Amino acid sequence: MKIASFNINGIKARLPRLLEWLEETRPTVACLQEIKTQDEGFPAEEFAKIGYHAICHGQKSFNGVAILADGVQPVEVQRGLPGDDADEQSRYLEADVGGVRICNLYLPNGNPQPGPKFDYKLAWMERLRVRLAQHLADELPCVVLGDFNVIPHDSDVWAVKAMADDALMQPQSRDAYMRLLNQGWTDALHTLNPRGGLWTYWDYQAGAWQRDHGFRIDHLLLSPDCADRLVNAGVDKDHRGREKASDHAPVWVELRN
DNA sequence: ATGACTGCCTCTGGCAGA
Repeated sequence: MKIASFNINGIKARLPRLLEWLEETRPTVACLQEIKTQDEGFPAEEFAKIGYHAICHGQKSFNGVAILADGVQPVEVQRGLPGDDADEQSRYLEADVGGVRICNLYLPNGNPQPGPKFDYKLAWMERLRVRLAQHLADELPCVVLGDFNVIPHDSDVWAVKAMADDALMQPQSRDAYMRLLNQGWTDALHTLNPRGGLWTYWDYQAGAWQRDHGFRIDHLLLSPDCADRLVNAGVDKDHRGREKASDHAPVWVELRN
């Protein structure tokens, strides 16, 4: 099965490109981030027309995540990240599909840092660590994927200097990401491409795409069971270069059935 | 170089993104 993640930066603006990507690459499961719409505005019928069933955790204007599955209904397990009742941002959705627990996340950006947004990011990562520790303890076959808004290594960014003050690569952000991995998760893209230089995001500004000024912030983490089934992982880079593209490219992992 | 673009809702300019 092929499990993919795509930060689409607005489902209304991106719908034609998104449907095109689904039909061309046909992932078994597709996790979306930054749908930027409420549940009422989610175009479930458009996905149904091409054979995808969906669940959605939306929010007006900002954030918002969804899980699509080819030919089956994703069984919703958790809507919103537990651990803070005051948190109203729609950034987490968890479902079972085909015997695999799918944890779709849109981790807070955290800029500017230092400040309350960075504090929120770090607190959110700690809540995530608690949630995912339980899944490992339960030995769930599990894939945790989405826009992590963390550049894990210096080799994951086109220019370290250009991003040095950014929340995406602060030591605290990286430490929190590594604490997560050290629980026992496998970073699929890093494992298959340890030298780095593989980007998943290119800014709209300053000709970043044309100059290949990108970085890797969209990640696919595999539980030990799923890591044993890892066949391949990659980035659908060409989709970033199309008309009216998202600023992220889709990422995917293929697991043996 | 305090630059650059895009999407959203709409106080069509201000905010957010990364």
